[in-house]
Order: sequence, then structure tokens, then C-alpha cells
Amino acid sequence: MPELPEVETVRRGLAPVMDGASIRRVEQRRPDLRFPFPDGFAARLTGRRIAGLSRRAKYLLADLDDGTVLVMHLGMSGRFLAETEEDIEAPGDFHHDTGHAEVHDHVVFHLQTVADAPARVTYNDPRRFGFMTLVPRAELSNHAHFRNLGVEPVGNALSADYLADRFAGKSAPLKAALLDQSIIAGLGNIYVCEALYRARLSPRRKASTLVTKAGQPRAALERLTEAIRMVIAEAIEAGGSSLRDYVQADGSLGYFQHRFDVYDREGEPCEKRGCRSRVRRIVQSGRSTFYCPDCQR
DNA sequence: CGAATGACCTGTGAGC
DNA sequence: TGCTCACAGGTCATTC
Repeated sequence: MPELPEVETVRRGLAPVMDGASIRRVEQRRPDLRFPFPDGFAARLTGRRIAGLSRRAKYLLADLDDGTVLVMHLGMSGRFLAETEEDIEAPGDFHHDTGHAEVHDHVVFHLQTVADAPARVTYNDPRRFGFMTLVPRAELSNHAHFRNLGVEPVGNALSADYLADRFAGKSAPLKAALLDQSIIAGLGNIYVCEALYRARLSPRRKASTLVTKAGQPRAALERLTEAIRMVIAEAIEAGGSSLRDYVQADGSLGYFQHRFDVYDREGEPCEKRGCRSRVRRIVQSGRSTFYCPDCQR
């Protein structure tokens, strides 16, 4: 799936179409994705106005005017296609259900934008690890998906002191600790690898070794905290600044990715810090970890 | 309790 | 070219 920066980029791409829009009609093309859609999903959305589109961790949240939130997760392979009237080559077809829908187009939102123009937002997800649900706004923070989420990796909540608190006594390797959504919400496999590389820390190192006996963050933990913040902030910025290029010709918003230092570069040279080693791939908790065995300790 | 593993799905690319 | 296998950005349920 898109990690947090990609989800944020998708949010920014959808916001111009969805913010303030009215939902005219919803096509729900199958009963479930990863989970069943809630009962009456399409009917409950029809006629609602979208007050705003936000994000928490890797979840997209559309606030509706009846006090519920449309929660959307992209799983591993989810993408959105946003089309406005001018994008449609054959305007006569615009209000019809697409006769050329892709196999994995599972949900289509037919909207009326704030500018009073028709628009269409299509959710496509081949692996169907994504899902959508409806949750009352007041219950959101207690909902199963959100109750245990940790802090956002950008913003003031993430600090070395916070991580020292969460890492103290933790025998799990750093890779696993950083993927734990109850500690930091939104970090995924790519950016964990990248942050550890930047902080020059081995993914196999025990999380507790970054904390002093008195529970204070060691210098390495200060470094890691800053690396996480920077890696995520830069990726969001790169996605945001290239949003125009990154929206596909067909209007689809999916992954944005720029060049990585270690991710998916097994056997290639570690190019920074002039260390001449090659990137290694190992498996930790069932997932690939990419790192430089020489400059990450 | 924490940590590791399997499960959920389809698509893609490498290797034979 | 066609087949098989390994692997893919995420969570959730189960097991040790």
C-alpha cells in the first residue's frame, strides 16, 4: 500500500474534487473488500455533503454533514481515479455508468463539486486489502481501527522522549518497533528502512538499546527521531510538489515514490557516506528489510 | 503479555 | 512462449 506520504498525496489530489462536494450517487460493485461494506453503505452516503477530507495514519477520512465519517483505507494496492466533466472525452457518457469500467473498480462516487460541476471518483483495488466503512464522528477515536494508533510521524507529538518511553525495555528489533502502528502511526516498510539508514542504525538492533537506564533517549534515538520526521516530511513534500506530474493521464492517484537510498536496492552500492558496501536484504517479521551492513550499526 | 506466523487477494517479473 | 515461484507499499487473527 501506499504509505503515509502516498496517502497524504492522494488526499491532496482528491481534496479539490471532494471538499464540499455533494454525493449524488454511489456505485458499490461488490459486497466486500477486505471487510464487508456496512449495511446500506451506498444509501447512507447518497445526498450527503462532504465537509472535508483529512487523514489519520494511512486512513483517509471524509467528514459528512450528518456527523458520520467515511473511513477509507487503500490496503496494498488501492488507488483513486478522480475525473471532472472536462476530463471526460465523451460528455454524453458522463452520467452513465461506465461501460468500460476496469475489473477492479469497486466503488464509484458520483459527485457534484462545490463549483457545481459533476465529478466522479473511482476506487480501484486489485488485491482488495483496502476497505471502507462509516463511523460516527464522536466514536472515531474509540473505534477499533483508531483506538490503539500511536503518534503521527510528522508534527510535535513525535519526540525522542516519547520514543524513549515506548522503547524502554522493548526487546523487539528496531525494524519491528518502528512498524508497530501503536507506537508511530503510518510508518510502513519503505520509510522504516529509509529512516534507519539515515539514522545509521541497524534494523536488527533491539529498541531498548536506544534508551538509557534512566529512561532517557540516547543520541542515536535523537538521530532516529529526526530521521523519521525528515524522511516522511520530504516524501510528502516530494509528492505534493509533483502532484501535477504524478496524477496519471487518466487522473488516477496511487503511489508516489521517489528514489530510495536502500529500499528495493539489494546488491546495489550504498551511495551515501562513501562506504562502498552493498545494500543487503534480510527478512524480519516476514517482511523484507533493506540496509547497509557497514554503516548501519 | 510480546513476538512470530499465517491469512487475506491479485499482479508482476524472474528464471527455467 | 508459457509455466512456476517468489514477492509486493498493510493489517488482523491465531499461536507459541
